[in-house]
Amino acid sequence: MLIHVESHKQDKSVGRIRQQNESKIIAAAEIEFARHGYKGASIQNIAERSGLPKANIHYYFRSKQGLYAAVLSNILDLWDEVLSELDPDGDPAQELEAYIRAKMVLSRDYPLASRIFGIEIMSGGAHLKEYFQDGYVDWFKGRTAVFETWIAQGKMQPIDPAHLVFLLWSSTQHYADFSCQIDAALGKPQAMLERAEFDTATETLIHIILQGCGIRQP
Amino acid sequence: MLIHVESHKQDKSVGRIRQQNESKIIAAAEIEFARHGYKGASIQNIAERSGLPKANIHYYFRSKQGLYAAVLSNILDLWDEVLSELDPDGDPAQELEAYIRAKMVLSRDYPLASRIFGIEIMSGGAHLKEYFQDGYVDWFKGRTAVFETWIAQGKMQPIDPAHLVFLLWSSTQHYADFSCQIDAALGKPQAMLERAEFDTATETLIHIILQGCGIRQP
DNA sequence: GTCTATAGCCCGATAGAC
DNA sequence: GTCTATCGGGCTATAGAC
Repeated sequence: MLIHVESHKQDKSVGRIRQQNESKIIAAAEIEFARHGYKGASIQNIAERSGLPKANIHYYFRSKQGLYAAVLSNILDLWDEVLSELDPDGDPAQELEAYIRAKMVLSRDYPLASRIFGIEIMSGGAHLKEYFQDGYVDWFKGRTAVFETWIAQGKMQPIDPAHLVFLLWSSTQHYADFSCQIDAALGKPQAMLERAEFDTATETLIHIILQGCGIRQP
Repeated sequence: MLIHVESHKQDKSVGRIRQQNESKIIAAAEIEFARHGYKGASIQNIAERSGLPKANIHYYFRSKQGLYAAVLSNILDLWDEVLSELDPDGDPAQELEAYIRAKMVLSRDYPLASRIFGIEIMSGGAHLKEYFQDGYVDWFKGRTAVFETWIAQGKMQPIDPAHLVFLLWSSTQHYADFSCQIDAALGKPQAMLERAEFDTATETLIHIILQGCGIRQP
């Protein structure tokens, strides 16, 4: 409403700065929330990391909760955007392989998103209560329905669809969430897994899961 | 040294109380650390939950770090104790199946341990630096060696052993770590997964992984 | 819109009476 | 060994000058 009164010039300029600052804050917040969880993260550190004064964070996002909600919302949007649904009429082998590849790319390119979500769930998911409301059961049924179709058509063995979905999630997210343990186990000097290692992981998962479901023969 | 001067009666009594209180504190700390991570947990809440005054926690454990180290150490001891190594001379199918069952029982019976460790790793594992020192690479090589033996003997397909181990870890721990998401997806009213659901999950994982490695035929 | 200054609270840790 | 009382510091959030 108020914005309508202001000139276009001001709108653009102000909007641009706002968007830039909000992005800076969100980027800094993702690092802090991924490192310390919701309660452990501090607005002070987020402010220092973003290069903005502490009070500006309260100006752009009403509160710590508001900032965290924005970060979580970004993560859910990213996943909805990137992960397309499996096509019941498609070839199971191709569909599953493409899904595993897409999830592994997400783990490689957006590890912070995966970790923030993971820590939130492990901590009890108190901030995702709404997200996990009744609609979630139906959404999940949509995820498993594809496999029931394929099983009914004899395209794969009668694997429990829900637990297959959990396996797809857990095995792929592991490479984002537990990367510091993986690095330690493989003796990588620091931080991120090499691209080649990620590719090996992807191919290994595709092999075991597809063959394990009887979709590909040995 | 000082203890030797005191009477046996005092020793026993004091030792018993100390052990009881330490157990109470550790139990309360596990709940708080699993819910808020290291930085987010507060000694105050741990004290209230344990029914002891705040200062006693500093008396029994020197500091917050000391208490957290004790909790983490308990978790690592539990896993060393329960998870026996795979026998290279044993039957791969039986050995792998037994391992998956053992890890799923741990996820079911000690979900807090799994979550505390998981949150610590996801947060960067700063408090496990020593644990992940050079010895860890060798320990991990010991884990993967069994599979290399089996592959050389033609008992299983040439699966990358390291990524197979990661799959075993991720798929089983998921049921402890992400239980609140699993409950939401399956429409369980609250908290813990039913025993029957856990059994279904275990059998599904055994089926997919063993068949996926070419250890069991379809 | 931006930023300084500060209120009010909870934190980890300790001193010291019992 | 136990527990109260308290210190110093960092926290979220806001008031108000610019």
